[in-house]
Amino acid sequence: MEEQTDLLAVRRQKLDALLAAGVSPYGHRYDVTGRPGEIRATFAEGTPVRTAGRITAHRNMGKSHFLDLSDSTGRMQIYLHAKEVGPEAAAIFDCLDIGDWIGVEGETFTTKTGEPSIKVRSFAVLSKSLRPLPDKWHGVQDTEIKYRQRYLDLISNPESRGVFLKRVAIVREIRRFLEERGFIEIETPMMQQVPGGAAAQPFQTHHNALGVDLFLRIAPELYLKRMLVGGFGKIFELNRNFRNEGISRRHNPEFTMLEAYWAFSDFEQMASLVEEMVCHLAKTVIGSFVIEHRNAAGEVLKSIDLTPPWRRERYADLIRSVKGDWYELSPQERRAWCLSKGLDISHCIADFEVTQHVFEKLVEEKTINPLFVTHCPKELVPLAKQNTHDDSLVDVYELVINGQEISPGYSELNDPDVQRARLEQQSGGETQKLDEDFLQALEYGMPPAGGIGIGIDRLVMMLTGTESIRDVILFPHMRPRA
RNA sequence: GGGUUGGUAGCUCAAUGGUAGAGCAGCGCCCUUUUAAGGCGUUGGUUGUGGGUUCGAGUCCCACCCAACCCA
Repeated sequence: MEEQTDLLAVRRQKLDALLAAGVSPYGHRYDVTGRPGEIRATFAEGTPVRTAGRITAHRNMGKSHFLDLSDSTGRMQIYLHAKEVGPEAAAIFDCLDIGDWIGVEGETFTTKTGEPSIKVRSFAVLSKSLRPLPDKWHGVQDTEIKYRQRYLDLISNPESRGVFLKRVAIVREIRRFLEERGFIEIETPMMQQVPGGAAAQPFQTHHNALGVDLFLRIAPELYLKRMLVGGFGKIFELNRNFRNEGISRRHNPEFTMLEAYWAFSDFEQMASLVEEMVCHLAKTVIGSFVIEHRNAAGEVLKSIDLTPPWRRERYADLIRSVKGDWYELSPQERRAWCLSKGLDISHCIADFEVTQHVFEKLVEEKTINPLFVTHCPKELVPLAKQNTHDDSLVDVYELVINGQEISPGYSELNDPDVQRARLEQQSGGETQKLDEDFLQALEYGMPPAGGIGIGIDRLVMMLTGTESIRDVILFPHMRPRA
């Protein structure tokens, strides 16, 4: 072969050489007895096998070659020798590169270094790769490449692959957990005429045939409550929401949310359900109640202990644990105390916002192990049901883990008149439309119910020890490349 | 939106204002059980983009683009 140094041109030359030899560089169906990681996991000496994978390593010993075939299941070493495959096949082999997909047929054996391997008798070129892969040892480190070209991250970084496989398992186990308890999964509109159920900026789109503007949903809540009205008493939806807001370490414009509703239940029973569910996930997917978050050097930064039972504390008690006489202080004294502690409360207008800021900075951000915060002031959660004993409080919990809100739970408001008043108050007299269809549904009667929401991305972050939402979303949104 | 840090070979990273380098990958040669295989040799660069300062800029200055982190 003519000496050629351009990486892409070299591969093009090999492609042409394959074609000249009458070999299709882009193959067809190749039946296998197992995928690389499966064959390695169920390895049995002296078995005929067929498998296929991407060449991710090549150790050339002269006439014998060791290659790693890899895919999402893992890797399997193959051993290839001219004596075994014949001279014609050996010539074709010379046209292969790291990155190519091949299928192999042969027999399993163990090398003298103890590596489970396949002695190749024949192989097929399944797809010629025309671009070089990232560094075999360091993988992809550049965050921009990791996120924009996730496939390269998945090929070369096993730990990244592991996070996404865990995400798959978490979602599957959530569905299994809820279905075993009689909840059914339903699908409600993602395009809504009135985006409700949360306070957030929606994405807008347009339906041409109807000539109406539509919004991508910011929450499925109001449709799920219509289902409660319709008599579906144990339901959940696990799917995407869209919020037209900033992008950060914890925010992606589209994110996955679980909402579940349980007729005749309340927030306390929902808290127990969530506790049981997250413990189930930790046990089955992670294999431990203790989750360790490590830095790049592998040092344990913090560990989260999910061992039940989880703490349940009233909001006011948590505030008192920070400042015992907080509720005896005047608003001016509270502000002065915050300033003395270095808290920036310039954006807090109402007094309850000052208290909430204290909660966020001095309770929530410092809470690593699970904590259900209950009996929150009603100003914080205007759409929840008021407590029967104290109408300044609402019957909700906020689950805090790893310094963040992971899940809110409600005793859902089912009084249509109160709901209307709250929504009107929330819209602040603006021209924002109320979801009249939803309010009408409530007038037909919605059973009392408990409801929960769980941000799946943040849950996966917590369970996998990752610190950025981009590490648990396969294709996070990025600014267009220049 | 503000601040900090970064962008150099396909990848991972070096380089006091003074000749742009290494490892891996690639290419050539040797090697019949290697595994970050090894040995010898070798190719590869518009240093994110555009200006400026300077005898001389990857390095200093300005603007812009992209990213990460912190703040709002």
